[in-house]
Amino acid sequence: MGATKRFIYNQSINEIANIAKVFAHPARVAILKYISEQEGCINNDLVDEIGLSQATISQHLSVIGDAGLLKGRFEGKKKCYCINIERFEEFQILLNSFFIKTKTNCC
Amino acid sequence: MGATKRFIYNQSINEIANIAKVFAHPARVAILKYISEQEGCINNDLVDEIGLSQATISQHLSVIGDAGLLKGRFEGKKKCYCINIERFEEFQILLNSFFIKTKTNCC
DNA sequence: TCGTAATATTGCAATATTACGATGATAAAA
DNA sequence: TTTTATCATCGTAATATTGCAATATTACGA
Repeated sequence: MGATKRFIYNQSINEIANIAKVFAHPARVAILKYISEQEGCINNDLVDEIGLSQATISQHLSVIGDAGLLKGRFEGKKKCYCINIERFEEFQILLNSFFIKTKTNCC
Repeated sequence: MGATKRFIYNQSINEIANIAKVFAHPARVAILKYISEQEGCINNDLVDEIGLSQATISQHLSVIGDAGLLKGRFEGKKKCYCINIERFEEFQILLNSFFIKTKTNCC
């Protein structure tokens, strides 16, 4: 009890939910917004900008990264993040098709 | 500690996160999909269809409903749900603009 | 090699979410 | 009136998420 029963849903439904989950925390939305506005980006900027601890920002970054939305490369000791546009667009399209399909079928 | 610090983000960021949260559970995605495919809908159909308990389905329905995505009316003892298309489209547009804005600013 | 800055990881406490049984309310059917 | 069906709510257990301090790791410059 308590855990999401992923196995009872089909793959495309789980996919939508997983995508949505990335955007379901304001810190992650703020991080994506901020990264998109910069030329690359470093963690410490985000700490100052957003106001969460470095550990917490790093954690959120890894959630975004695990979803495939980040390209990160080290420039010296700083890490420059960049949004993986291909993946980001994939998310956009998948979500949007869900909306369109749902609307079309609707009463 | 532990709770999301909503107050440190601006309104539009929280709005995106709140919208995403509705779709961030596969049961809610499945419910929306199913409702959209029916002429109205009742809870027990969803219980059979999805395979969660009636209480759990009802809980998810209220999350979707609190977000403003449902129009529900009773027909006798059955409750007929319908998606609130206006609100649903609003969500679609808000999410999509977030994607577009983020992409545009991106490196 | 040492010191330091940037980032990642770990461990833990606080809080939120998910799921379900039990209970209650309501309305049709018997 | 009693029964049955539908749905919401409450209480609670299991699990997940969030956030941070402490600690590691990594990479650079002196």
